[in-house]
Amino acid sequence: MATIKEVAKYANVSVATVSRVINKKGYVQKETQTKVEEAIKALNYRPNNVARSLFKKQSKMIGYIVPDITNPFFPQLVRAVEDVTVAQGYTTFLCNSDDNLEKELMYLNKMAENYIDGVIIVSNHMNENHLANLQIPVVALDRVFHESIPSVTIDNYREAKRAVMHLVENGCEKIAHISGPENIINSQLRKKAYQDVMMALDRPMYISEGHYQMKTAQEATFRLLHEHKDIDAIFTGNDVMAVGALKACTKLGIKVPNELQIIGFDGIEWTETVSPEITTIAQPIYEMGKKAATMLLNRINGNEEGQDHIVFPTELKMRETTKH
Amino acid sequence: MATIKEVAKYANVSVATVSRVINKKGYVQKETQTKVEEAIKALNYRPNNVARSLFKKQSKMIGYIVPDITNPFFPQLVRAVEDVTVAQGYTTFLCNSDDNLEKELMYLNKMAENYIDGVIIVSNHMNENHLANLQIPVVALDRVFHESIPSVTIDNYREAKRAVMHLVENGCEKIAHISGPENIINSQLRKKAYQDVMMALDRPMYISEGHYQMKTAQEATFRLLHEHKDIDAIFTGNDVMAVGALKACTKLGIKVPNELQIIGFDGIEWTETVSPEITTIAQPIYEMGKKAATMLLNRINGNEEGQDHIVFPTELKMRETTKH
DNA sequence: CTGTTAGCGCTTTCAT
DNA sequence: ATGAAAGCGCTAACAG
Repeated sequence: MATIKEVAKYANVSVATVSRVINKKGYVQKETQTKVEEAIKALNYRPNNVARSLFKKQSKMIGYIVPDITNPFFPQLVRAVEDVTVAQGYTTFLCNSDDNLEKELMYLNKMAENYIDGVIIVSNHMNENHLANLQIPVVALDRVFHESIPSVTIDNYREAKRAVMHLVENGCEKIAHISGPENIINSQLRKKAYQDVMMALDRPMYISEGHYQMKTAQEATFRLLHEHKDIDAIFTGNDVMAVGALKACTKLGIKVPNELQIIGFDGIEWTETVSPEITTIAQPIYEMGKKAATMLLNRINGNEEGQDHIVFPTELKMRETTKH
Repeated sequence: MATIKEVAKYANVSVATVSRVINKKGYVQKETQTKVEEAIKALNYRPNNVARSLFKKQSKMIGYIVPDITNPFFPQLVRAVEDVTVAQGYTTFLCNSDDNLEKELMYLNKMAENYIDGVIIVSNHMNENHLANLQIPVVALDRVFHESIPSVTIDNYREAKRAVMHLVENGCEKIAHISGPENIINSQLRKKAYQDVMMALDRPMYISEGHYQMKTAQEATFRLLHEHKDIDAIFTGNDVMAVGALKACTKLGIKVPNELQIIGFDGIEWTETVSPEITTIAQPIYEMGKKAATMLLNRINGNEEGQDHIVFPTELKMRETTKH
């Protein structure tokens, strides 16, 4: 790799001049510019971003921490973020936290050590204290950390209510819920929405924990249907579990949606790969990622309009596991 | 962020000494070491990796280029790579190329500019010439670029033959193939395997292009079954398309596997989310990622045992879309 | 318009 | 065992 010095020597100018032409900053005569450009080409020179970062204390890189890249919810988010940041000359850095606070903190440190310009975080454990020492702009995705940290979310409670109400309006009488992990706030909100609706309508509740996973949800469904054969609808805390519930029904020979209706939550692609396709509350995943990235870039560039807490609307995708 | 200088001043030693203790390199008295450690703690100091990279010309970061992170094949790979590299103190850098050579090259450049220590590439377009100027160690995943570039792959041709033979052994007579894109070598190999087996057995061929996508494969299946009602088996070029084929059958009311058998290729999770679960040729995705990462790390550390071309065996996962 | 120079934060000889 | 100093490649005053 050629350095700026070598280019300067080759073009018979100073390094400052070379710097000026590569950054298109400051005056430089047409003629010398051409000379420099030729030198750059001849030497196949590319500016070294490490040296640049060291000086500028910023790297043109943005980080991205997610709990589990194998969760089909995330790739789309990642994609969205990449699409907007790359367009502005940033490179993204993806990290997997295993939903583990220590790893999240470790990565945050690594990022700080590398002058990462900003970071988007999806985390179930982080709060504002963890971010306090950090100098880096952050935006929270999928969950609110604290008033002071901008976020992009949906209203889990309200939208979950909508899911349950869809079942109610479809005439379901015995509605069950497969819930997500206890320690994940969004999963709790969705559960609470179910409980509140059932309570208000004076309906019986049937809840079983499915850990946000397909297999576990399948087992939870078996248990539920074994104990209560008259259950005629299931609201699952996410789409992955809806797939599990559907599989359970298929295995038990229960006709969906005629004998039992299912509605999921999230809007991931899995809902469209299975038959029947799963009705779900779809988050505008791509849009949310885009918005988060835009807000982050705004904060990085000092525009304070990156301070908000954006709550996106969802869309009820009526598909084949519920009647219309 | 505190710097090494501040730590030195605080501890009343030189920066050299501080450097020695943070790197555990060179002699330093127990006593001074303690002093320095206390200073580090007091100032909450973390070494700046950018400065370090600039000097060492390496960053402890490794890059990862994939065509499309939303393809369910990749997250697992990413995970595997992360698992081994993080354990060795590396941070990984994920990039999405959109299966587009220009973007791949752009990222490669960015990586070089950041003193990335090595890169794992999954690409359908890259060849050794693109990598020639690059000083960075590379390992190719999923495809062989060139003899000189270490790779981790499977034998697409042989394993695809195995898939087709499974159908033949199951008594299928009219076997169709939904093929992947023309310009992807692996997809061509899988198609050729199908053709060669059919040729050898003197069977008729039914081929339709499914572009590696679910929707397209579904349509391809409709076309195929419309024209040839007696098709009793389909081998698809990947699992995503197997899901599409299965959906088509479900919609047409064709019983799988009784009236028609399906076998996919890859071993992604989707094959287990649908009902019936799809029989497939499973690549040891996680293992392949791990191996690639290990080879890369070896090359980075100058161990020449990172030079090989590893071909992994696959596993025929007999599930519910074929008879046993 | 162009060149000289200090310094970003760190590591590593080379002295002592 | 420790410190002084050069330098990694770049940018941005500051001179001229």
